[in-house]
Amino acid sequence: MNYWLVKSEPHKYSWEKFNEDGRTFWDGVRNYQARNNLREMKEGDLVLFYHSNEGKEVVGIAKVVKTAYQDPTTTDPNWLVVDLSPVETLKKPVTLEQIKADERLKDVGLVRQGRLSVMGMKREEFDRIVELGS
DNA sequence: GCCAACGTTGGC
DNA sequence: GCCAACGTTGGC
Repeated sequence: MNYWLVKSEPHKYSWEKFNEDGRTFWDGVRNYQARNNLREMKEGDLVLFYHSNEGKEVVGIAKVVKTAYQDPTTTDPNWLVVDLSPVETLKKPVTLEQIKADERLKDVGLVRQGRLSVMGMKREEFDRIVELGS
């Protein structure tokens, strides 16, 4: 089991919309490092959902329901998507500020490599963020 | 809206 | 294969 974090701009695709949909394919990844992360995702892996720009906070937990396949929005074989479903909304969203301030989350990808849109994280980091959000 | 960080592109 | 120019992302 692996743990991940994905970013979305709320005005583009929000957590609320994701919950209405119940399931979505995670498209729009156009960065090789992020793509490689997508490819590593396995069914059942848990994924934190982060709102970038507006909010700047982790709002919920999703899970991988289908492993990587060709991005249906392009014919370019370089790009992949995975299918995700919402699992649970955090009671209290965890802000970037909180994450930066937390000693145990100093090395999290979100802080170290701000621009990456799909990143792996350690189980301890995942658990810590969920703990902060409950 | 600005700017820093960083990935990608293209000329040499 | 190097590196400058350029584009994009995302925090502020």
